[in-house]
Amino acid sequence: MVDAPIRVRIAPSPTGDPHVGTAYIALINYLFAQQRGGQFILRIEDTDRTRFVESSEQMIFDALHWLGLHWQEGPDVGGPYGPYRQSERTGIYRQATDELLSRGTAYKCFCTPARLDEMRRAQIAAKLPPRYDRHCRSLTPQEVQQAEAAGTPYTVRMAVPLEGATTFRDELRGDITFDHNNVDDQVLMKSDGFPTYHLANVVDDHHMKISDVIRAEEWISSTPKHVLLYQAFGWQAPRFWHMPLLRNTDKSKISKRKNPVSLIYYRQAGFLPQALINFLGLMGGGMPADLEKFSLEEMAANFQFERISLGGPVFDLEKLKWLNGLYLRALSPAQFYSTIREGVFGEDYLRQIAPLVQERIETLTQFLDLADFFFRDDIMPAEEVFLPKKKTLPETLKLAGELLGVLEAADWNHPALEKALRDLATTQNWSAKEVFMLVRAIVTGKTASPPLLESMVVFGKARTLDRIRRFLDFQKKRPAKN
RNA sequence: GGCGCCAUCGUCUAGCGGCCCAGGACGUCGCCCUCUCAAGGCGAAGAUCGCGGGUUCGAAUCCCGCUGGCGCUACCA
Repeated sequence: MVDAPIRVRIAPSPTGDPHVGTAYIALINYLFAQQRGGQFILRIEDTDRTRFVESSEQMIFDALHWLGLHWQEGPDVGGPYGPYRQSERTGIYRQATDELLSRGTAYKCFCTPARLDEMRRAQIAAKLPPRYDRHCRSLTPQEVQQAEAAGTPYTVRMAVPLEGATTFRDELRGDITFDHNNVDDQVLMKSDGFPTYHLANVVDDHHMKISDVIRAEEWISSTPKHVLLYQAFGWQAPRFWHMPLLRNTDKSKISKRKNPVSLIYYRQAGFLPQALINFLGLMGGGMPADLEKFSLEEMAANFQFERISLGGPVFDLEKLKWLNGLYLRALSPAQFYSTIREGVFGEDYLRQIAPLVQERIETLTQFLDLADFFFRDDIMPAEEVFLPKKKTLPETLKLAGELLGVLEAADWNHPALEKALRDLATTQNWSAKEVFMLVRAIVTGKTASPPLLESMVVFGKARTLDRIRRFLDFQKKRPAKN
């Protein structure tokens, strides 16, 4: 293992927009591979078909490439250890599961979701840690056969040793120990035949010869399960490096509720990839303290893993903006022009906006009077604009809060958006008209605009959500009048 | 609740036993430059190094306890 070639990987799930946390971990993995002459691999972890989003995978590829992070092996470029999409590897997991089953380090569990639910509730009520009670672990072979013959759906769980403890080394923190009492009999294979993260991850990392697992801190508590799995298979475990989690201003794990986390947002909002990647490089230390502005190449040359600081860094937009300004000013006039031309006034973008205003203007220069909100950053409606006549301010802000979740969950096209907004109106007892007007105010800053839904589709989900978030934020901080 | 991780200015961080009554950057404020605004230059405010005990001639730095924050606690990753 010591002299095994360096191979690292990033393993995002295609469940929505590419996440800034994914970019952060990708960056660290990329730097690691660069510095040690290793391979950087991209693997798509699409085993959760309930959260799967079709368009997500391509967006992940695009966003990472936009940032300049390129991989040597992956679903799009191939490689010797493919396929690199977990949904195409189910046979491998099936085989791995059978092996565990035959070794007795895993067992079939026929418990219904209802029973598990009830069990958990009882445990919580009794102030016990919610954990699987290992009911099916003691099933006799005949009982298992019977249940199977009856066609009872089952999951496969890992048989965690009843005693002892597992210690593993985190390369950034040292040894970490978990008592087996505190390790749950994790589900490895779901009843739909797809593996859970834990199984797929360990199996793939082994088969893909991953030498170092560099991932976010949230995985520390499941690492003992992974180590136990490597042992159950008789495999050598990789090294583990757990990076600190990016945080919201309130120190909680960075979330779309409180921050723009979509890489699509940063691109559309006019951030340069060099600035974002530079900023990410500032998070959690790693670079010499006297360097503030640096390129990806400079990071590869100077980043030191021993310098990483473990406190979760707050993702502070203010500093990102400052950095972005630095990069913008460093552009030559020609570069700046083409950057603006493509980034703000992109051909495709203008082409979509034009028809929305065409029938509403009398001279060409009125174009911006109507379409300004597509290009501006500082849209913030006044109370006279966003507050419906028959609603109070608190009622309105509450609805705006709901808006965030509703639109987050919606598919970004006209019919889906219309339905989402109308449904929201119904459930909240608002008129559709009032809801549409509120959204119009937040998105466009005005009471009169090009058609709202079409505009939102063109404007994009990431920026629309950001506008709502900023609106909410602004209203919350605004001193209450009266 | 249980388990685990973490803890230096509002934020990102430097510091790895004496050079620190803690340095840099963002943000904030002031001054200069200037037709304006930025940018740029200069300067200021801002951290009893979470708290309490040790160890040591000496601790932000090592140890212990506490507190706090965060994460995990799903047939999500």
